[in-house]
Amino acid sequence: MTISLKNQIANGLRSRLLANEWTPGTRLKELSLAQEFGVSRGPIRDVMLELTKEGYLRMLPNCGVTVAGFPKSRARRIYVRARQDLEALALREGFQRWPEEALKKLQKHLRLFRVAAEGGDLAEVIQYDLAFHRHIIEHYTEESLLIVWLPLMTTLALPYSRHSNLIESYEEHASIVAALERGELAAATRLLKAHIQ
Amino acid sequence: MTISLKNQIANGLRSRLLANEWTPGTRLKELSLAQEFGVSRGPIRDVMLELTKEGYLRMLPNCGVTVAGFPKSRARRIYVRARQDLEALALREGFQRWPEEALKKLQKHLRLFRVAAEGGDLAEVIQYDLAFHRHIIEHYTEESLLIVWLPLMTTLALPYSRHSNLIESYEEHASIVAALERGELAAATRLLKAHIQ
DNA sequence: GTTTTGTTGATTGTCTACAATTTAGATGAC
DNA sequence: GTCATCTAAATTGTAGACAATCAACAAAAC
Repeated sequence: MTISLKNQIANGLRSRLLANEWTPGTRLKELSLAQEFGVSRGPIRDVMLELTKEGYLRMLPNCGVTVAGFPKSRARRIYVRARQDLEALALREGFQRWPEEALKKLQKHLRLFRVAAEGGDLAEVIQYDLAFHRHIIEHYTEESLLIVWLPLMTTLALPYSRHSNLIESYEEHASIVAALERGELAAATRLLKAHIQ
Repeated sequence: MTISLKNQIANGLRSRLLANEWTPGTRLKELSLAQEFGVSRGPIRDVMLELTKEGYLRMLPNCGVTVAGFPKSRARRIYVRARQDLEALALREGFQRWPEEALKKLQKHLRLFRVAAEGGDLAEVIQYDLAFHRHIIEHYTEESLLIVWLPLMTTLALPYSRHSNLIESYEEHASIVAALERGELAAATRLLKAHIQ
């Protein structure tokens, strides 16, 4: 079971975009990226389209794609509440159906998170933070919340860069998992909501 | 100034998908669509990816795309509130900055809406309904709300098919515009929120 | 000196061909 | 008769080439 080429490229770029590798407005050229990843322009075009739809990039016809900024949004409050409610729903319902499976997944991501946080690698921490929350969303299998959640997450990505102390961010995630381990689902949900700001 | 080939195809498919031309689960094949639109598979792939990211289709690696259903979602409440707040924000702010321009645009869409509603064409009504709300969102130019709003709109598309009386739907939109014409922005916002359910 | 126009280079859009994978049907074993 | 395995067709994924479009610069007209 291997992860598809396209997803590998997409994950790599997402992480680098969230870590502000390029300043907003920078133009990304298909050929350059294709050469960098050692593939043809086809898969790169696919990924560009995906990341555009997720809010990372802006695409203009015949003018290529540019890196989108994360301006402080007047809609932020709306987005935060939607994300809080969505993740709370996914955690509550997903955990009631498969508690042991959900816990194992989260614990696994938490371990990776800690290693990254202790290593001090911002891009890696961002990646595992994203993966942690994404797993909560994806674990709720009754319906796909991903389609709305993904662009929400991108738009709210700014605070990642605010975490001067990566360990602090890790501990917030750890306290959520700890509450789940004690079987306190309501407390875990409350912690999760408070964590999303 | 011509609309791009890709967007033409995307718009055509969006309309047909909202009008339930295919039952959920139906597999769409790239080659068939390419022949139908008289293009190669390249542009079709782009459009498939777009519509997948907007929530119209589901895509599985190496297994093609299938038409997504609109199951009654437990997250519906969350989505409805986010859409209400987003459109209310866009209407309020957008109307304060360019009241005359905003009004002209909405009136134009309302006229098209009425013609379609009187003609009784469901697919066309859906298209203009979508365009009406999209213009509210796009008129707020300080930031793009579209990236989050678009998937929200798709996920909430179900009630469109409930409008047994298309005129009824038209009149809800008309009352919003009427309030704006009287300069009652707060009332218009309230009507808009009530309209989104 | 400013504006317009033409040309060149670079980049994206599209097409065709080929490789990899999956699906469906047929064949065989139990 | 049912299940597993294999084979062939169909479909998606990828690559490379060509066409169309855009941006920048230079040259000429006013």
